[in-house]
Amino acid sequence: MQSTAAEDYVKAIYHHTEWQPEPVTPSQLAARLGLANSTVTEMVKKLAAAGLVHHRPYGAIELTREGAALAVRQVRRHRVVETWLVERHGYDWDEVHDEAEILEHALSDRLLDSIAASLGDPVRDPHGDPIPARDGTVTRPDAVLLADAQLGHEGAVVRIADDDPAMLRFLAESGVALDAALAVLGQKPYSGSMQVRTATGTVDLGPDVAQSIWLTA
Amino acid sequence: MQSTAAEDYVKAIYHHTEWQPEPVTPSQLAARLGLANSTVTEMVKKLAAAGLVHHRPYGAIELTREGAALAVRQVRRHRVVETWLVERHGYDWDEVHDEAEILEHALSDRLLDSIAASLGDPVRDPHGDPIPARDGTVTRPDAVLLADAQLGHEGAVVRIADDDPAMLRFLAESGVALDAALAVLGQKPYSGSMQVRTATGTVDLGPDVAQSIWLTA
DNA sequence: GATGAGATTTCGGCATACCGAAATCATTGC
DNA sequence: GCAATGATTTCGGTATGCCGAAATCTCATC
Ligand SMILES: [Mn+2]
Ligand SMILES: [Mn+2]
Ligand SMILES: [Mn+2]
Ligand SMILES: [Mn+2]
Repeated sequence: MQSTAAEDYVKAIYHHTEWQPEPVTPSQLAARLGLANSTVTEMVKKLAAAGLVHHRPYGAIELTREGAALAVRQVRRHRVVETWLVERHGYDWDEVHDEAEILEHALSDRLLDSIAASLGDPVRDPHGDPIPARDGTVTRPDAVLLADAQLGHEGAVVRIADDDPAMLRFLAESGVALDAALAVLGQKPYSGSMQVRTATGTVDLGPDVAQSIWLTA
Repeated sequence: MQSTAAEDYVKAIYHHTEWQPEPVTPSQLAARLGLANSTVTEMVKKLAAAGLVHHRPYGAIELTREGAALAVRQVRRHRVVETWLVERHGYDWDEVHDEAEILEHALSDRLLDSIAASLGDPVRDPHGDPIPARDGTVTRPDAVLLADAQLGHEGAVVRIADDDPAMLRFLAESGVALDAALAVLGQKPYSGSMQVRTATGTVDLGPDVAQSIWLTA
């Protein structure tokens, strides 16, 4: 069991617990992978048989040690490719995901490591996500979710969730980029939206966006 | 019909007529692709239904205009990738084939063209095979097969068939590389092997090898 | 402790791409 | 002309990964 499908499943499972640790359900996986629930149930059964996940029927889905290792390897590949596309081929940060999603399955370890080395073995991708090292080590920066930040909090952007290309384009235009300095000016109580100061002005960010940006503590 | 399987089939069909024009049979395709004859028959039927090949039962297999265009595109991708691996990632010319065979299906046109541009839009791959241009134009150099060369013929190596990695390694060690100057010293009548002078000495090359090397006229 | 809503799983089915064995065809030698 | 040979095709079958509909389970609520 080492198919591209298996690689994508363990990556999706890993993704779910990367920034906030909660167990994944089949329907969440199905939504993320764009598949029917029944498909996920069946595949999870196969992954369990292959020793990549723990799963009792109706229970949570969790990676085994082996599954986590495969996921980390795959996350490394994905993020190295994204970084390479931006750094060397002029892609914008909202354009890299789909290409990386395919390429991550097609590169040998040798080639991937050569690409990573040519980039100076980067430790984070264009969205601020940590790139696992060759040996599987992951160093996650301390970060505060913008939605949870205190009023008056000032910090640099450490990470932006890369799920929504349109949001990434909007943020780039609004002066919110990796390492940009932000300050939390205010929260509108019942709207859930936040007023934020950037280098160039102030923006109102809705709750979805506030759930997608992490700042230094 | 645009699967990686279809891409490999049209490429294999194209390959057969690239350096000497003879029609392909299902068994030859099966041998080259490492598949059963029956598999090839079935797939050729599907390719014909998709308009990529002409084929009457028991007849020859030929690419349609559309099939040839797909094949040329695929050949370009394969050879650009091979060149990139050698030029930028330290692969030897006998190591690139398998990696390119997979990668050729996973790169977008945008990325492939960016890679080609970063290499200066090369016109030949590490084995001397012509790299089709973005628009499908192919420029094949004039060349004489070593096996057909006159006694006393002198020329530079223009192309070496890349099918056999072991042979490529042997040739590299024998001083036969792209652009190396060779002279045909003699032919041993009934053995079919040829005596050839390289920059560093003389070598005896068997009939298989003599069928794999092309020289300037 | 029963009930019902919502999630999960099971089940029958489909598409692609492969295989080996059996049937069929084309051609060559007689 | 006819048979035998070797290539080609047909046929039944497999593996993977997907789907929708139906059955089943869990858990919160009463
Ligand atoms: Mn993927
Ligand atoms: Mn990313
Ligand atoms: Mn291929
Ligand atoms: Mn080549």
